[in-house]
Amino acid sequence: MQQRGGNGGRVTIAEVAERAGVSTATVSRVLSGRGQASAEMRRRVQKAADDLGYRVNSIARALRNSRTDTVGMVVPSITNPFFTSLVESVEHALGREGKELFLCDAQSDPEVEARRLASLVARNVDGIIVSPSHGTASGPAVQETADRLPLVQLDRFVGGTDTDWVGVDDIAAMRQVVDHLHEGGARSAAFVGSRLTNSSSEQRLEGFRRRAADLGMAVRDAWILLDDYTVEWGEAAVAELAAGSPGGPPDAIVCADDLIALGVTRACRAHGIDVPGRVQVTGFDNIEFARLGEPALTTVDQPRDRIAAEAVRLLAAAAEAAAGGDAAPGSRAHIALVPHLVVRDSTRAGGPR
Amino acid sequence: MQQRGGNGGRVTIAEVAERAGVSTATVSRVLSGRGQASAEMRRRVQKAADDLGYRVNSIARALRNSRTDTVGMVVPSITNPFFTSLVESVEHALGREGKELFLCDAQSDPEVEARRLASLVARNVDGIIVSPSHGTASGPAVQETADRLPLVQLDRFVGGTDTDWVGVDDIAAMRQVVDHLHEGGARSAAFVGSRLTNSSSEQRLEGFRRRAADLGMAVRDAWILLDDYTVEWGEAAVAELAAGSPGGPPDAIVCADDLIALGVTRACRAHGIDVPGRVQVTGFDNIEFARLGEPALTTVDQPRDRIAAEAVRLLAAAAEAAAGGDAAPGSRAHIALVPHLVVRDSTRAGGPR
DNA sequence: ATGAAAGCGCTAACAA
DNA sequence: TTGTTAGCGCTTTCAT
Repeated sequence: MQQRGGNGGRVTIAEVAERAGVSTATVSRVLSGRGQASAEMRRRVQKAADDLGYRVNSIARALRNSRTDTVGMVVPSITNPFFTSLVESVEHALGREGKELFLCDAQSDPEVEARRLASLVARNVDGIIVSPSHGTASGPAVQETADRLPLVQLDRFVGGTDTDWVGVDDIAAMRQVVDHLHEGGARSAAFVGSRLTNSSSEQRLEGFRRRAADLGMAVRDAWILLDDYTVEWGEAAVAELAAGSPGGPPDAIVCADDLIALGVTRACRAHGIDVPGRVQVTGFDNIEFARLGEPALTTVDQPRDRIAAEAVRLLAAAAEAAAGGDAAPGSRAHIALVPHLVVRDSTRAGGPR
Repeated sequence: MQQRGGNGGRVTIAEVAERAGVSTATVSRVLSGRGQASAEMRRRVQKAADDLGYRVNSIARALRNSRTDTVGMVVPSITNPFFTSLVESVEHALGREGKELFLCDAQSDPEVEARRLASLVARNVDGIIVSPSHGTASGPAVQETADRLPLVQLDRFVGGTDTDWVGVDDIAAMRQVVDHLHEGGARSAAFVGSRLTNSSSEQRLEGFRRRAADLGMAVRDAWILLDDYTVEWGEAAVAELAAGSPGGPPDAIVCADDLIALGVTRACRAHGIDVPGRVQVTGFDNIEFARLGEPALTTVDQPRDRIAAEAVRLLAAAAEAAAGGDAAPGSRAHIALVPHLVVRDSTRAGGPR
């Protein structure tokens, strides 16, 4: 119908103004609900806008306001169920503030990640939530972005950066895991994780080692297996473990995430290793599929909603500080929430039977 | 450092121009790579930009160009692995065109979906890819959006709309499924799907019914169970099936997606029903977890990359047509790709044994 | 209460 | 080749 400019025929505020016989200023005031306007004006403007099918052009609005009401989020992989559920939580938390989410997938590649971050900056998002792909390589891009915009790191934390962070206390979590396994009778244990390229992995291994040592559990070097956060790696690790353990496998296999644990339990089944009878297995994250494993996985539940809420809160605070003209970066917050253990069937709850 | 306006201290093209001692037009030409500029100019401008840490403000650029190089995508649920992998495919296809993806989750709710679509329009995305949440309720919002922007429906199709569509031929897919089960010895079958609120569900049931009838397989009304695309529903359905089948369960259970099938196989295990010995089970989509079922699922593999590529192609074509000033909507394309069966362990390949 | 007008940062005619 | 300038659609002083 309305054909104008290179605009694809979109109705502008000027057209609404003309039809209503008022100025563009009045239309803006009425439609954005700011400022005063008589009831009569409101009615007329509203009608004209409805008749024309007017929709605000948020690009123009963003340029004028230098605010987009949009938060960018970058995750290592959108196909990892843990991150998708985290995204969901963040989206809900943002929705409560009337903000929207611009989601980017970094494909677990720091270079792609850097491009995504740059693009989010160019788009003037109000803030950025990022779960860095790599424990060191992600550093420069993350820091550079944080220098320009409010930014909070989620779940994982990159070395060499100075930004807000929200995640779980991996050390405390692993302590619960190892204690539980020990109660279930485990006196030796293996750890299957990802290469130490991100903080989660490092911290979880560290927490595992520390508590296992405390309890005097046997942990051989050959039982620390690091590669990838994938089901395939979990499966392969069991083969390595079986091959590399002359005296038989350890009593327990602690996995750095649920995908790995799912692979581990699957391979155990294939190798005829009874879980939890012969070997106890634990995961981490409590993704939806964790309960679907055979047996259902004992794992660590991450308080996603809480993590998301805290992140959004920090972002809002940072935005406010920036708007207040605080050139100096305020102090940073590192918020570690303590997750809880979800006991299912892949461990021997309540001691040996 | 640079503090200016309400801009958060971002460097503008004017500042770069000043530092380089040239006009803003020259800076624009150099940095966007369009138009001519001497080597000397390019050097000077580039240096000034680098020194200042200039980054283009894509909001301003978008307002000027009325193009954002961004495509919006709306999926029913970001936690459904099928959609996330579809998103990944779309992102890759878009990346090849230098475009980015703005992803929205409709939470399987047509109202949320309508809001997302409106927001994408407001943001001036160049086009929209949507997998509608509901077979009828999604109609008005989708059509209204399609009237304003290039839009293609993916996977699912809403009744009462006139837009491009790319997906799979569900009828042909189901034919393959039923044939395979029949070869495996099945003479009766149940169907577990979602309430008939979307085209996939409808089509798949229709395809199932038709082929089962062709082959003379028994299909009782009590064996058509419709609720949700969830694992939980798959589990519940088995209980209903067991309770409601005096003469014993059917020889096969055809599921409308892999999540349901995963629930079904799990419940069968719990009920001591051997799969595929007593009952054969099939899924649909071939999500990553399909092979992790116990037994691994026979399912229908959707050609995601192909679907994504076609969608992006259609969008580009529509954008071009729109730019060419074609006010009249061109003819619509409905592209149905034929998926192929992936045979794993939940069915009896090659006839009864 | 309403309107006129400036300007957010960028690009593309058009001039020089 | 380079510069001047208008203007994308919106919001917001500042007058009236």
